[in-house]
Formats: sequence, C-alpha cells, structure tokens
Amino acid sequence: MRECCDMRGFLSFIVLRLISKKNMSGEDIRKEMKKRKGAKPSPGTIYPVLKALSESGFIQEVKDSGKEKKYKLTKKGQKELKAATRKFCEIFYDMKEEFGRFC
Amino acid sequence: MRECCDMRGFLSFIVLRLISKKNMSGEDIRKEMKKRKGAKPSPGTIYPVLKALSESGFIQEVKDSGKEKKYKLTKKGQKELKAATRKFCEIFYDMKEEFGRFC
DNA sequence: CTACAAATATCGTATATCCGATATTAATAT
DNA sequence: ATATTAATATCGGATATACGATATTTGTAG
Repeated sequence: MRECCDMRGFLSFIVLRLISKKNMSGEDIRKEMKKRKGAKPSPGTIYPVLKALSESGFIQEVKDSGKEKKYKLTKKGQKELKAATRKFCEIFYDMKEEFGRFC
Repeated sequence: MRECCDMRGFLSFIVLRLISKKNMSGEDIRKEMKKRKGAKPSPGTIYPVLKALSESGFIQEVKDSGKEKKYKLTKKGQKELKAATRKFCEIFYDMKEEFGRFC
C-alpha cells in the first residue's frame, strides 16, 4: 500500500532521479552511486530494481550502441517521480539547514 | 553491513531527527508523522524502531509524568545522527532545487 | 568465427521496514 | 479498588533493500 511512512522505495526514488537527469544504464548508475557514496551497489542490488521499475512502466529501454542497456523515464515515470519528490519534501522539509551545513 | 547504498535505515534516521529536536514519545512521533504525511505509522511500525534505537544506545528513556515514555538522544545518538545526516546529504546533494520548488 | 570482457540477469540469503491485530501496561476516573 | 482508556509492546506476514556468487548475454578483438 505504501500509504504512510514507507521508506522502502528510496532506492527506486534515487534511480528514478538519476535517470530523469540523463539516460542511464545499470553500470552508469552504479558508477554515479560510487561517486556519491564511495561504494558501488552490487549488481544483485541494482538490476532487480531496474527490472521492477521497467515492469511498472516507469522507465523504458532506449536503443543505444554498445553493450549497455540505457533507460529513460516514461511519462508515467515522470509523474511518479514528481509525486515521490513531493512526499520526500513533506518528510524532510526541515532539512534545509542541514543541506547548508553538510552539503 | 550497510556499507553502500542501504536505504533501510531511513525510518530510524527520521525518528532520530525528530527526537534530536525535542524529547518525544512513540505517540508524539506518530502525531508528527501524521502532520507531515497525513497518516500515522502503525504502532507495529514505530515501537520496534524505538526499541531497536534504544538497544543500540542511540536514544534513552526520560522520566516523565503521564503514561507516555519520552525519549532523548544520547551522546552516541548525536554522533550517529550527524554521520547519517552527512550520508544523506551525499546522496541527495542535488535536491536543493527541488526543495525550493516543492517545499 | 571464436575468445574475451563487460554488462546484465538471476539466485539464495539476510535484514529493515511496514501493516493490522492482539496483548499488555499504566495513569486516571468513578 | 475497579473500570476505562491511552500508550506501549509483540506477533505474524509481506515487501524492499542489500550482498555475493553464478550464469547469461552481447559487443569487440583476434
């Protein structure tokens, strides 16, 4: 249901955010996470997420040269991301100060 | 290990943040979540988190009149919150714009 | 065409959220 | 003292992260 406080969609949220900025493959995402966090998520983490997001119709494969499989956001995915962002901000509306201090 | 991208500590993160601002009981936290999200987390969600946080030494019961059991952050909890905030900002450093638009 | 390597896919396992339901505790009202 | 009620605690069950290991696909080099 994910009605109330379910924080379990955060990895999907992050992936959606990344893909929304630039078409990305699983490897692209893993590299970006490494840049941000210092460690790559394991393949067993990222590919199932991509699959689920794809099956939900939020992302879509893009034809591309090379062996990578790039994804782009669908219309549905854009709506989902917007809704998720709103929720995120409702929970963390008071993070602004910390963003100033830590980021 | 929660080394890389484990987003599964977010509820604890939120609870730690709330308690850091004001000593709070489980009910206080549920009410605050309702204010932010429109729905209360179920008791089965919040009390186990409080218990785990307490057993980890991050929060501590405070004597209080009334039937509520208020918690405060411990020194260890303060350190944990600071570290968690830093991690949070590393992942979401590019949320500033959205914070402007949505919050 | 074949070998290689990179990217992707899948599997088994573990833990952290989550919920609803039920039980317990404890302050208060009668 | 007992009943009421709010707060807390616990339980069973579900799903979303996570990992490491293994398998499969696919582009490229030879």
